[in-house]
Amino acid sequence: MTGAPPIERTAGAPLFSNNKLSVLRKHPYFADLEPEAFDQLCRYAKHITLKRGTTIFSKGDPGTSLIAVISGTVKISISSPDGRNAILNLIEAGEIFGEIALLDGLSRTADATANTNCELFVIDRREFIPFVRSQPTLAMKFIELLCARLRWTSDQVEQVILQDLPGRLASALLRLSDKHKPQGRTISITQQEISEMVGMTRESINKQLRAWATRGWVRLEHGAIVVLKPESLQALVDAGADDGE
Amino acid sequence: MTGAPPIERTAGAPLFSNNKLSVLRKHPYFADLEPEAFDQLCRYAKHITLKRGTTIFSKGDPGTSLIAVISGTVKISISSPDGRNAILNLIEAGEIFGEIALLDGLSRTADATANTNCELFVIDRREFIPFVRSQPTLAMKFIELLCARLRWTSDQVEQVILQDLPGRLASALLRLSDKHKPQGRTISITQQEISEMVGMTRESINKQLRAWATRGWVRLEHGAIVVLKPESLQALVDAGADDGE
DNA sequence: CAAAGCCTGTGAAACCATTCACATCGGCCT
DNA sequence: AGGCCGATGTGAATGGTTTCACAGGCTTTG
Repeated sequence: MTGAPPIERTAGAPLFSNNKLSVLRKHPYFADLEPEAFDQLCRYAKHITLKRGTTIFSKGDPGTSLIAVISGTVKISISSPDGRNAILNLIEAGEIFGEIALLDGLSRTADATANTNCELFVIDRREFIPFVRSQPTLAMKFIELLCARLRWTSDQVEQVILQDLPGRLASALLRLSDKHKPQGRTISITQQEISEMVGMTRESINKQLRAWATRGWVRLEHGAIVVLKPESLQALVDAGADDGE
Repeated sequence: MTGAPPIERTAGAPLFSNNKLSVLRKHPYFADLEPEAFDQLCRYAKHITLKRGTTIFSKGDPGTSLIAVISGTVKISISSPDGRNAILNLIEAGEIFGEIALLDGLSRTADATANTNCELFVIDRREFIPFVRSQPTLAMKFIELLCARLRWTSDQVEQVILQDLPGRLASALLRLSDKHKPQGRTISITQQEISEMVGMTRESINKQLRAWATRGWVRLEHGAIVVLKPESLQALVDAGADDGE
């Protein structure tokens, strides 16, 4: 091993247009990476486009690649034998996913499907691992990424185990509206999807949302929710079990 | 595993007795680390002993250290404002914890308390980070560790969201008995503790365990549970919601 | 060795989320 | 426009968990 990866893609071949790369470049994980390292990273990538609903990988698959989202969103979910399924995360443009199986070489821990039409970069494990080894900065980046994921996931466990329905729903809404901050406080998501993120039925979610809507905390639109009083929701989360009545 | 690992302690400062170090040395995370690297790692460590019930750190603390358990077990948990609390993990001798806050420099994500009397090594962040940067092998080890943690935590989310009480309890028992494999299939844990790991009340847990006991799947002892038919429990988990009746 | 204190074992009632069964409302496609 | 389909809005019945209230058991400790 050791030494620079012997991939000679060099000469000419600008694989992707710069504006597409820039989406990734802007992301915190890559922003302060040296230009050559980033450049080399891109050489390992394949560019693909998918239609909404396409399966990217399934839980248990060998999983030998890291995937970056250029446009669209990807749904990370799991499902139980009896048909119930749960959404663990929604990956947006500029983010990456699939890093666990890439890094430890084991099987995928969840399903990934295109939640909208989307463009992806796919980076293969074979050439990638030696590259990470040779780039301490990149390795540290991945350590940070994994820590962030761990915090996100721990948070989820915490919410699910010790909050009741209103609490869980409130914190899900807050996390989502944080992510979409640039678009104002409008969250584009169906109630069905939220219910799967929170682990409760659509009906229950609907009733709770409706209760908050009459109280003026949120406004409900088609396939979207507008958070009007994040403070109230936050207070509810902090207070523990209590529906804020 | 009889013979003591031949640790070459190059002249000067033998910080800790070899038999204590060997507990760590045997653990997968350190087993194939170069002797000098491991040695240097130990120089950063402080050795402390704690009595059962002592708080090691609390959620939200600055968190600038990595901790290795030499003997005893440490409980990683969180609690909600209304008094409920949940056990996320039990760390045993030879394992390490607190790596998230160490690696990303942010606050602790949970509480840690001594679940029994225990001995710990504490490694400080200040000297540690540059060391990790300079040791690609160690960095890769941490990446593996983080991936393993992520898998563990994702599993927990999965169980909690899409399994019912019997399913959750069954998979908790299986995970625990896996960990304690050397001790046979006896799990030393109170029903109160399991209930907090699984996120349900002690009473419900007790009733389910008792039902399985009459069926011969487990045997209940004082402060311990013996898994007699792991296959049956596993089948129940795989089958999804269903109490195995 | 006796009291105190944590663990275990159980039953009845209260509660909350699910399930099921519809009705309505928007978009989107032809 | 007409029609379909996915998303939303509700109500009643069902069922699983929690709560509450105790009773033994085993261990530890003064």
